[in-house]
Amino acid sequence: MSRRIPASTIRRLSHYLRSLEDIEGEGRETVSSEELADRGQTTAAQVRKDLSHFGSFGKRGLGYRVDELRVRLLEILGVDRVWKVALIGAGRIGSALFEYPAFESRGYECVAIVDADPEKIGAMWGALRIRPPEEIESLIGSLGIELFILAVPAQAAQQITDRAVGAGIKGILNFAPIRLKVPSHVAVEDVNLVMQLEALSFAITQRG
Amino acid sequence: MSRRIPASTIRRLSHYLRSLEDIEGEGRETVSSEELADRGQTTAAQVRKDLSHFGSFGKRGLGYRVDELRVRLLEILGVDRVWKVALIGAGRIGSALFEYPAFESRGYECVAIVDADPEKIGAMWGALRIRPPEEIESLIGSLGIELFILAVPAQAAQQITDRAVGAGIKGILNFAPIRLKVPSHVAVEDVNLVMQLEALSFAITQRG
DNA sequence: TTGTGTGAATCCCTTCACAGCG
DNA sequence: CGCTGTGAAGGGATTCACACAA
Repeated sequence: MSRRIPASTIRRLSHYLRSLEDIEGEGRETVSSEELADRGQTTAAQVRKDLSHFGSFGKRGLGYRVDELRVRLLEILGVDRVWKVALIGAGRIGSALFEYPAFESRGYECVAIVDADPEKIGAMWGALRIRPPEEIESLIGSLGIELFILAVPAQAAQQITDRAVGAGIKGILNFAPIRLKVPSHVAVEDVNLVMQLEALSFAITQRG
Repeated sequence: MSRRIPASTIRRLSHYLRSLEDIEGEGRETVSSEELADRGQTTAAQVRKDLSHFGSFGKRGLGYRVDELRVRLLEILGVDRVWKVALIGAGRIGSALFEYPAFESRGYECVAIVDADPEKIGAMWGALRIRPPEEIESLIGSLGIELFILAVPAQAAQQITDRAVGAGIKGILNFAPIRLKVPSHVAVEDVNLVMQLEALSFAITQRG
């Protein structure tokens, strides 16, 4: 249970979890580090090392029990429970995310939608009414919101973040193309599609 | 122009480019590695090391000329020209991406939209008509498409990828939650929002 | 004097190799 | 015998520190 787990390890743990779900769907009961590695574009030693940071779940000579390891990974990643999420920004990105089925399948539940556009405030998305930004603090407090999905223009992002942090938000999935300033106890993940496109054009350009 | 540039360096180069655009907007003419570092959550030594892989653009005692370095970064990242992009999948994600202004600002031009849904085929999005999947090869050939934005269900993704690769596609921005199999000369970037949410819940869970 | 460019040192992640348990 | 768990080795990225150019 040591601290300081690198981000690359966490990404791999997510992969292992998805692989385990596939394997379980195939009716298998055990799996080796080697098979997990094959499905995740890594090595057997890496799988064992990754898991060893959190305990020893395998049986020597046998491998890992699929259901057992899956449950442990859910716990480790913190997705063995429901996370209350607010969607900030009811534009096109927000709309796409709102209906993204993968979120709910991992226990991320959208309980509030906020937008600054007077024409959108009050409209219903499914069972949720779009709220104005002034209500951010009260929504976080009354609904127990821990995560923000921030899909607003760059110039509004920091201000909203400051208010969310003040109201006790714990993590932000940030779609705005700026680096949010937050205290160290708040987690931020940036989604930056332009950067990923640039990684593609770089890779293609470099090899001629 | 050495080979083997790590992905982390490329991400930082993208940051530097955005910072330079901001700085240029402020009317500044030169910038130091230290200021670039402050804006990008890294260190001055890292900035200099990153840039040194591609040449020496700075002046000792003075710093970097903003416009000069910006142009060099555009070249390095391969965004000093227009990239023809096809959007595969006209669902919610596709719709959000289609209107995402940041793409065009970096020279990524969507020249084709493809969807398998008979109800969508033939519909117009802006000036583009939605095409059926059968036309993938001919669209790539006739329009000079180099990049795919792949926003289709997981079970369709590999098959479409195989056909695109056969028709000469060079890079894929993949939203499907599977690991695409492609030959080594094709670049793939995965967008995986569930994984990023899991990184958030992990970070929050681990610090109690 | 200032701030780059870069070898050297350091740090951290990955891989190796094998002891040891089932 | 098979496969995990792990200390040790290896490799690659970051940081340091300073020579040197403007």
